[in-house]
Amino acid sequence: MDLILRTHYSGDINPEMAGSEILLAGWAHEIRDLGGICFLVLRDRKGLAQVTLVKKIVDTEMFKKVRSISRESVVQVRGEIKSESKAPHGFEILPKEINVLDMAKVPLPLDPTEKVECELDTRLDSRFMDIRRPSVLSIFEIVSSVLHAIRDFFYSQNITEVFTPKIVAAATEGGTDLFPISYFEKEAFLNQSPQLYKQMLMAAGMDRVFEIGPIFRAEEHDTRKHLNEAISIDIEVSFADENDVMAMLENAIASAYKHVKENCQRQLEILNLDLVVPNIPFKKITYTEAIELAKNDKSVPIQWGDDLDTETEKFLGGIIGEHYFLTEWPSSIKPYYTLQYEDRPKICRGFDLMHPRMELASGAQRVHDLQMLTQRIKDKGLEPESFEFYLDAFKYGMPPHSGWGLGLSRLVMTMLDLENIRDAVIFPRDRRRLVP
RNA sequence: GUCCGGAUGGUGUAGUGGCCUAUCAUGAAAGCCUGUCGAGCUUUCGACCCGGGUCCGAAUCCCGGUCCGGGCGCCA
Repeated sequence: MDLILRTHYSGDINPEMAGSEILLAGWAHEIRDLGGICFLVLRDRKGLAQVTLVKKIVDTEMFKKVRSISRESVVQVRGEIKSESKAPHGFEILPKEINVLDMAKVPLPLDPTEKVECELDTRLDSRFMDIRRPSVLSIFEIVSSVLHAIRDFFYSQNITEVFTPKIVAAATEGGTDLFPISYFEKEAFLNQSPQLYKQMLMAAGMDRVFEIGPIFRAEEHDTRKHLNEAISIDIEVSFADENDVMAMLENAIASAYKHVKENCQRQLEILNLDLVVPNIPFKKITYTEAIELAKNDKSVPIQWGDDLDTETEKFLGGIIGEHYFLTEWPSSIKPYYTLQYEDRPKICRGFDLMHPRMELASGAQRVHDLQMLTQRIKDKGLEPESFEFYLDAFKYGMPPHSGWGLGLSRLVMTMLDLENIRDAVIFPRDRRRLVP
């Protein structure tokens, strides 16, 4: 679609286009006034373009106007491309017309040219300005590319995209860590996972579904890898076991890396990253093996049946050094809907996908037998009555099924080696931040 | 939640009892400059989180608060 205010982006221009007249629109990234010559660097989402004004040649009014433009003002430039070895990227724009569409106030809340460092908190307070910084914009363009790749992968596997409700009734999964909201005359909650709804769609015969959407967790955690609102990439597949969906998961991850490497070269360059596509299949390590490994190292002993603490996660990540699956977890620390091994009920067919830095996804072969599921709910100290809408779906023919949920921002964070998950979310929601 | 650390111009920082009329960079304002590309040069502007206390004297020490960062916990 052609837009009236722009014919090209900065990044689309090359010296071979010399002589053609174009229309650029963007922000005044920098204005360098050397006296007899003045450079206006225009920035748009694809890069920078130098607009060169020679005092003797251009209109006096235009020269004066450019010198008075404040940084980050929105400008539109009509001009001719000139091949010029002295200019960045070998070209410059000789302007015929410059319009200031909106003048930016001074001072700026942070420096979009990235010359001066800025703390994350300051950046998040002025996120709109922060995203003008090319490296920050690159991250979010890569997030989009990851989603594109994963959606493509799902569609190639004939998986149907669905949406499930984010506003749910009380006590669906215990209730302690859900955000309560007011819903007309009723109390409601923000859903912490599409889990139960995905499973109900297996009973509906949708066969394989995926959902990419927000999840909400009311835990008061305060770390660099947790948020209270996150985007979860979830799938559920009928007539599949945990190994089938683990294969889908590693393929989804690998295709995301590949797609980013092939389609986001400019962004990766800005971020100074040499992306390495992980090899699949990923290693599989059982929980029991992991505990044995950790026992050799740990100062504080870890016991079979404990959930893995941060120290153990880091230790395992350090010795394994790449993505891996943790399988065969104790049934006691996995949710009620995780299927136990028939011959060894102490362990179950749940798995976690780990990156050396942190957990990225978890999934399982699900319980599809109503009686067993009801018992498991009771065993976990929960009330089957609260799950009636869910359990009903298991009464009239539920196929065996498996699935997983993957944290989008954690995937991006580990892919791009970001220090804080907030760097991978445009407007993050954490224990303290509700604005912007 | 808990432990540790921190809060200084718009932004990022130096300064741990008097040498602070507070450092440096960036920025902003004015001026010089025809090839900058983190341009350069000259002049100027702009800050000690809030409240209480100790002291002749507090950005600096103490107490309380607020906010921020890091570790851990929590994360069916």
